[in-house]
Amino acid sequence: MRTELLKDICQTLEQVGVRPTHQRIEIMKYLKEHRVHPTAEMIYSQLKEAIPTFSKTTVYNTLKLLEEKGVISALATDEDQVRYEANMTPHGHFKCVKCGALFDLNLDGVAPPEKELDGNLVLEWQVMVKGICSCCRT
Amino acid sequence: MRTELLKDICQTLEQVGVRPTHQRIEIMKYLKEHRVHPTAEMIYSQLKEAIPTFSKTTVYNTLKLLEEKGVISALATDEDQVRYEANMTPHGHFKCVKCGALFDLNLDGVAPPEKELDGNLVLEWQVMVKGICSCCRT
DNA sequence: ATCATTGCAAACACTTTGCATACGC
DNA sequence: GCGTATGCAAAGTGTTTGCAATGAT
Repeated sequence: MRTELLKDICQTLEQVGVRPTHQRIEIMKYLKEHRVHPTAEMIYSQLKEAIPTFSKTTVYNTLKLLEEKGVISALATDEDQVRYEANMTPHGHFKCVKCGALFDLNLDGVAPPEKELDGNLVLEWQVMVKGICSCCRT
Repeated sequence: MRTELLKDICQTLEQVGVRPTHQRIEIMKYLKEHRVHPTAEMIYSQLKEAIPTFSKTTVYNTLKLLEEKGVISALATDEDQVRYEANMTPHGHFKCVKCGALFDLNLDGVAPPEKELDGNLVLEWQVMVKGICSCCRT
C-alpha cells in the first residue's frame, strides 16, 4: 500500500532525526521500490522527471546523510559508481558478469555471522558473489 | 630469495602472454612484497623513486592488463580508490574501520565456495568483513 | 622495420564543496 | 526571522584516452 510505505519512510527518517522532506522521501521511496541497488545517477535521472528542480547535489547530500544515519547502505563493488540499498537486513549480493544485474542473495547457512574472527571484532559482513545469473545461463 | 621471486614473476607473466618488462615486473614485485592491497597511487609513488621516468599511465595500463589476464585482482571496497592484490588463492578480506588496515582473512569453514546458488552459476566469491582489528581493540 | 610499451598531457566521470536562494517551523 | 534544505556552478579526485617517443625483436 502506497500510504503504508510513506508512513514507514517518514517514521524511519524521524527516528534518526532527519526531517522527512519531499526529496528525501522520494529518494527513500525509490530505493525501497527499486531494489536494483541503483547508483546516484540512476536515482537522479529517474526522480528528475517527477521533481523538475531536483539536483544531483541533493541526491549526494541525502545518500550520504542517510548512510551516516544507518538508514541505507552503500555497496562495495569494483565499479566506478557507488550503489545504494535500503534493505538493511543481513544478506549477500550476486553480480551477473553477463547482464550486469545486481541482486540480493540469501546467505543463511552459507556465511554464518561471527562476532569474532582471528581476534578481530566483526561489525559488518559483505558478501559479493560474481557469476552468471539464472536468466543468462540460457 | 629475491631471485626466486623474480623468476616466479617472469614465469607468471609469460604464461599469460605478457612480456615481462621492467615496469611490469616491478609492479608485480611490489604487489607480492607489500600485501597491504595497495592502490594505483601507492604503487606509483613508491616505484617512482626507483624508476624516475615511471608514469601513472603505466601503472593503470599494467594493473588493467594483469587483471584481465587473471594474474592479479581488483578488490571491491567502498573506498574511492581501487585496491589490488596478487594473492589469487581464495580468501576473504578484513577492513579495520579504525586504522584502515586491509588484510587477508582465512575463510575455511566460514564461507564454503559453492558452485551454484539459487540457480546462479558462481564464478567468484568476495567476502569483505568490516570491524576493529586485534591491534585497535586496545 | 615493425610492433608493443611507455609516458606526458588532456579529457573524462563521479563526487564534493562554496555559496546563494528558498523553505519550514 | 532563523536555521535547515536545496540546487547551481565550480572544483576536486581517481581513472582513461590520444598520441608521440621510445624500446625490443
